[in-house]
Amino acid sequence: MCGSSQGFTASSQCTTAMLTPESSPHGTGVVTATMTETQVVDMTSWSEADFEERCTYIVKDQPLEQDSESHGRTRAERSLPRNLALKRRHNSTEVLGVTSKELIPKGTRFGPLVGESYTNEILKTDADRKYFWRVFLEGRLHHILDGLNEERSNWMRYVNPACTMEEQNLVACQSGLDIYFYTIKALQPGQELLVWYCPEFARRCNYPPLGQLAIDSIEQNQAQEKTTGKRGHSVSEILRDEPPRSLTTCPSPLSRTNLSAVLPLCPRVVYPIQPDSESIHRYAPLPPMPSCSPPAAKRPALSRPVPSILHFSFQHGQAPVIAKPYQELTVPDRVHPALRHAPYYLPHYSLGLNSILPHSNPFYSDRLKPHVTLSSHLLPFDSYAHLLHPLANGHKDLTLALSSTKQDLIPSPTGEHKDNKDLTSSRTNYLRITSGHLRDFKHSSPGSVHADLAMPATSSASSMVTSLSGALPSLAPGGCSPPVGMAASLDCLPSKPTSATQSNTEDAIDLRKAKRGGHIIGYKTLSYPLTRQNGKIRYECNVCGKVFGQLSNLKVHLRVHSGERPFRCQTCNKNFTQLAHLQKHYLVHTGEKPHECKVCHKRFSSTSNLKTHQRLHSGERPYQCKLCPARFTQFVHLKLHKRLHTGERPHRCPRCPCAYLHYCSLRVHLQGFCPLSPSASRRHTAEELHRVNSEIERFDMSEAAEQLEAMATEAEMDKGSVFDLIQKMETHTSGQQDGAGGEAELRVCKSAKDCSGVQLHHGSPLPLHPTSIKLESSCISEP
DNA sequence: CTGGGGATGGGGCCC
DNA sequence: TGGGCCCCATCCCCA
Repeated sequence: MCGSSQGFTASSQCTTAMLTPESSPHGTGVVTATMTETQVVDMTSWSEADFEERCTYIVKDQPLEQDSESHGRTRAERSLPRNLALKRRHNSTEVLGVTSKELIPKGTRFGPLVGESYTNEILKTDADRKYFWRVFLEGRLHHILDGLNEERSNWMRYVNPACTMEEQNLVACQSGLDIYFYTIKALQPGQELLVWYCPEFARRCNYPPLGQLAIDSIEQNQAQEKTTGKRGHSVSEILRDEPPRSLTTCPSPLSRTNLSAVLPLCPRVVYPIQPDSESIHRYAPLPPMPSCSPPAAKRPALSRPVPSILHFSFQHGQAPVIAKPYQELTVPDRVHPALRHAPYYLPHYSLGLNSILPHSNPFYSDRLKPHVTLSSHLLPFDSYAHLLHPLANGHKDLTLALSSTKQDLIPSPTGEHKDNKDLTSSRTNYLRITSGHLRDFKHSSPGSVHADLAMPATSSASSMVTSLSGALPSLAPGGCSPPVGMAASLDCLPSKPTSATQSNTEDAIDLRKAKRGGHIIGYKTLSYPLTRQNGKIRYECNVCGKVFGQLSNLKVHLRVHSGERPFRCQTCNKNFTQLAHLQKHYLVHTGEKPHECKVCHKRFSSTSNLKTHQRLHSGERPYQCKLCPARFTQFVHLKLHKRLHTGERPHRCPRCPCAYLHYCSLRVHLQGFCPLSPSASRRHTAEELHRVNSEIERFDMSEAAEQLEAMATEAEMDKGSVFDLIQKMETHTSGQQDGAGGEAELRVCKSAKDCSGVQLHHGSPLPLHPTSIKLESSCISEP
């Protein structure tokens, strides 16, 4: 969406996402996008926090290399992650958009957005606002992040806006002071990245729902065309008191003034018309500000008028609109209809501030107002035109150039790149750069700094480290936004740049991010669901649902399901899932017993056995029978002991001879599993009932039943929970046959949050609470 | 039947 | 990320 050629139109109904900058002390713009798509997981309702918490793939920018090794590419181009490619105009270096080189999973985060940071004090009157992103802090505009300058921004500026909800695959979210793009769909190889704001982001900007905007825009335009034959609105109309109907639908009432707030800062809306270059780069007569004006864009395409391929009939009294003849065919399908006619997505016209200033924003109301021009606000949209153009003209052989490290990727006509594995050098450069940035931007975004720290020494293709916004404290105001008197230069670079530069861009596609101790971890191409809990990433086994705190644990665990036993004993050919197990096993052959009892000096091969043994000396007998004073040092002994207590099942089934120690077991039995119940016999075969009842009995004997009963007592276990239990049992028992030693069991989890109370656990013993004393509720005879 | 020990599996945590 | 270490739990065997 930040693509140089595209912009978001406030009315484009694209995705529901809208761009709203959240303020970040240092001028990093954060864009949040809402997802409109619903795949397996509906992310449309996700908040920015949800994205931050739940999206776990992280793709960082490619580390920036030395200027001498930039191969003529702009900083923005060089920052492109290697799993992305730039779509260029045929026979031109002009960037039209960003595409994916490979499959990029849903929930991947790109960013943060890098750009120059402006405060209202230093904003030029006629600044090109094509790539403006507003960053808010506590509901107020904090600064503007400008991606106009390709040498001061990153690749995200090239991302085009989505024009329909269907095509949207990215949402822009503000996280902390940064703007990130999250994939809400899996990106297929070659697919273009198309972004839009998330609703939350939009709300901050007082944007109406994007979809609503677009719909209204369409309707309005259609109606208008019917009545007046005129398409779109004139600028004057827009500036007048009556805001376009689409804008009036904004959740929060949009006055004519805040109408301007909506339009101008929608980055990269389809805007074919370029503003008068002469009218820009004029500083607003604001209080003396450090000149942080971005250097002239390297690519003239950014500022030069771009032939419009869109049909925009804008009228403006100031800057002449260079609207090209309407060419129906030139309008890509991906351009949302709303954008084709929406008058709001005007090119950069110099407008009175009144029309475009986000008056709702205190920052604008007083300072920017007199200097802001609509054109600049809308500039982002103009950039879209150049992207559309080639497409419209059927240029299919777009050159894809990948940003890369210095030696890494060299733009080639074929779009291929020389894959240079040596990222170390680039990394070094990156670090050097970042260190400089760190010096200059002590207040740069935490994420950036974080990224530096977390960056792995080597950037293997499959791993990368990313910074997580929020990991570090918020920057002090002005961190990136040059404080007054601060020279405008690199110092003005927002933290984003550092992030981009420092971030180790790799093939992020399958990479998974992980966080450890607040630091970001690398991520891999694993297709396991990731969640976050208390800020920590949890890796969930997609087979059994077990959750792990570390990816390595999950990977080891997966061997349980795959049956993989990569560690083989060369002596007896026994295979093990873990090397440590093999090593322990090998002691069997060597006879080594490294663990010695300090009391009797008896030696053991394992610590656990030693510990068990030591209970003999300490007298500790943690496993206590609930029905008698018997205590045991080992749980297995207690289990055997249970058998001695027969006839201790107070909860008897009125229909059949089944009896249980726990009431909850009886209830489970009675609700569908009593062999003498007509309903049960209709629903289950005798074999199934026998198996299930065996499991119920087994469960009844376990501590799990004890715990469940305790839970039921506390929470008055209702029928629903019992049904859940039954359901689980039914599902579980019907879904898998008990293998050898693989009896399904009812497992009670400590936390209902963890496993919803009770679940069948297949193949492993009941998870007993690590209580020092384990009480045996009762004993039953073995079935 | 109880009690002790061996061997193994699995997971957490740290580096 | 993977190795190493530790811990817990279980099954089995045997006295």
